[in-house]
Amino acid sequence: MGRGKIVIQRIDDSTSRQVTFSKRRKGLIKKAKELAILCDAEVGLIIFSNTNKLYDFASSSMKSAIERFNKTKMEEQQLLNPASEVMFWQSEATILRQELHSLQEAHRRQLTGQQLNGLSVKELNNIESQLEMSLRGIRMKKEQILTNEIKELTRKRNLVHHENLELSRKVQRIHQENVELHKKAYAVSNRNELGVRDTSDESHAQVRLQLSLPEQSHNETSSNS
Amino acid sequence: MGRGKIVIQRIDDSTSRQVTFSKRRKGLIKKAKELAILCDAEVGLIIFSNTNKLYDFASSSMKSAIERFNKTKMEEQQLLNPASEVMFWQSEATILRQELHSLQEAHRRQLTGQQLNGLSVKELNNIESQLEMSLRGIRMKKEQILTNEIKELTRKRNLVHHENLELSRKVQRIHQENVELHKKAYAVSNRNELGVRDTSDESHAQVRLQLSLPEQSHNETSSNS
DNA sequence: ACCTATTGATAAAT
DNA sequence: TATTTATCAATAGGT
Repeated sequence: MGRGKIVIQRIDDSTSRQVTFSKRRKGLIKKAKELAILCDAEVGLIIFSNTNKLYDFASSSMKSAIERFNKTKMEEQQLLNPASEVMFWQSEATILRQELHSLQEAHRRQLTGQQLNGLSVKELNNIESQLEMSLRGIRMKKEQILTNEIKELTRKRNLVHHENLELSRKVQRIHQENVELHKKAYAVSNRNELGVRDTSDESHAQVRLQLSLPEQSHNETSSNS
Repeated sequence: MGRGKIVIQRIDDSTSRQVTFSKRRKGLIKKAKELAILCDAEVGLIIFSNTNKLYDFASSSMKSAIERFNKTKMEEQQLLNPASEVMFWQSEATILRQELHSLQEAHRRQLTGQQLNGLSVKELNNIESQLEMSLRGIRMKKEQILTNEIKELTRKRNLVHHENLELSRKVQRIHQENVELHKKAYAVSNRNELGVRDTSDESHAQVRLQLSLPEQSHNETSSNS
């Protein structure tokens, strides 16, 4: 249909190619429309020129056409090869995941400096709670270790405290002996005119003060490591 | 182009419609092919008959055409309405996430009873590491609290230990006084025939034994809380 | 972008 | 569904 016949092969002349593209593209889209209307068909047509410009037509919507196409193709695939069904789903999931990832990346880049809005947080929470289950094991282990450390330290602290009390008792006991010896020494020195300094009151007071400290060690005071 | 002109509207007669569909579909696909070859264009054509049968043509592959279409449309959207860009990406992400989720669900159902294969774990790890970043804040806070508790307990333990040492020194000091008083008392009793029991060796040994305990409290022994 | 000779597509009949 | 054929539509090449 034209002044002369043409062979169907790439048109070398750039200008001719462009002209032919315009004419035929228009014709193709017109015929696609006509087919959709005349025959009650769903048609989707995508055309990219060699200059990367997009022209498209869809009788309902391209989204609908593509989804229906994918659905149909999937079903075909399923019927064709049910054994490799899993592999098919895997590859589909991988593709979707990649798209999802790039979308999230782009989104994140766009949100730079902006606060994370409620929707994103909500969506993340869903995945987060799923993953938290996985992470819980590790966290529990970690916490258990730390808790054990605390327990152990508490135990040692109590041990030391106990020793402290024992020593305090010993101090008292020795002090008691001291006092009694002192009395004897005093009685003897009185009889023999010997001058002995009485330190019992002072040392007794100091011991009582020290004994009370271990019980008060929960309070904040100066520290030494 | 035919024995008579026709108006472009749905063909009521089912048979005619089917016939026309066959002819025009063939013609449309032929012209799509020609356009792709002549003009070096990427063409994708999807046709669903009113009986839900799929016919399609793609110069390279439908996958390629659809992806290129989506990419181009996204870019157009971006240029068209940069203000609602974020919302666009969000809705796209939501759609993909839903698709991804349903795919994963289907996949999981198919894998019921089978072990989670390496790929799934690997894929989960990617998301997991992303979420770990979010969770890290909480975990760090928690650990910090526990660490502070440990530190505090350590501090108190040292405090008690220190007091313990102080008491030990006091025991020694008092013991020293005790010994000296004892010597005096002994000297006096010798001179005055008084019987005084000498307990210095025994008490001295006990004090030295108790003093060594605080330093050894790291070893595992019985506990009391 | 328009023109138009010519080819290609297809409606209707078989 | 395929073939035929008369007719119309699309378009190649020129302006």
